[in-house]
Amino acid sequence: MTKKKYDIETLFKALADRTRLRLISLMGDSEVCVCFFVAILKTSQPKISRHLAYLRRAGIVAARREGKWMHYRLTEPPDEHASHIFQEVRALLSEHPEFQRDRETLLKICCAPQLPVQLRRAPRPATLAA
Amino acid sequence: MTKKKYDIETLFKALADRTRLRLISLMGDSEVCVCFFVAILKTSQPKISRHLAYLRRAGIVAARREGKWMHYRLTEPPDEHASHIFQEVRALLSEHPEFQRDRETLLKICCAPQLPVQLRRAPRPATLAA
DNA sequence: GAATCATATTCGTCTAAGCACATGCGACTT
DNA sequence: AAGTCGCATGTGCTTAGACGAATATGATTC
Repeated sequence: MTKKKYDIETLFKALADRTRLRLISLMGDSEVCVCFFVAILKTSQPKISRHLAYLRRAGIVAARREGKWMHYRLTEPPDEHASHIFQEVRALLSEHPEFQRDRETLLKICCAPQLPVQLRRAPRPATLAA
Repeated sequence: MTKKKYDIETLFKALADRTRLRLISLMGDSEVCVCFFVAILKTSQPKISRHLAYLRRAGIVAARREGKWMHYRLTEPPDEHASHIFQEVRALLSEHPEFQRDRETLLKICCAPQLPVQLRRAPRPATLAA
């Protein structure tokens, strides 16, 4: 069901930032906890948080709370055309070397026998943890 | 041949503006003269000109001079992934109602027996004129 | 209930970029 | 060569948004 007014422009604005593209790429496979973003992108937590908020306002991510932790995942934008483009973008990010590296880092971190000190008790990404 | 550094980010920045999306949509089929953009989008000539310059810097349009007139056309961005996305965007714009209207206006104007006063001697878009 | 942890938000600053208005430039016309 | 036409660019103003640093919030733990 295509919802109310959603401008493709909104989607492209959301995609027009490298940090946000990296976040999107990391969420490709699964729901990811904020603390992983911070660890992998090696940037400040407020910065990550703001960009996630931006993506949420743009209607392409959703959040779920689990105790102190917040998990973010990709969602379909509420417009048929935007949704199609977004699918393409996700596919391309997954092939793009620059973003692949982040995903490999994510895999390496959360599939390791034990998480690094920072992330002692952090909940691992959903699909990857299984 | 994929050229030097081209960031997908650059492409998305170029797409993150409604006026630019409308311009891209109008160039979908053919090379279009600046004066048509001005007539169809009903906005100031400097504004159009600036957005075209932006698109040129982003590597997705090229210009050709013909006497006093400038013709703009879409080009493939110099990156494989960006190019693919751009194709998708073009396809979607061509289906999107908001942008279809502009294209219909373009058709109506330049296929009419004679051009409006403003555009007396303007060269009609390439493919459409044939 | 106080401390702590994970995340969100506020504040101040800086830069990119949008716009309207005016002007500049190159090419044609006469 | 002077004027005009089509387009580009400079100026000044305004706003969105990116950032770091500090602080607030909400949930857990002790």
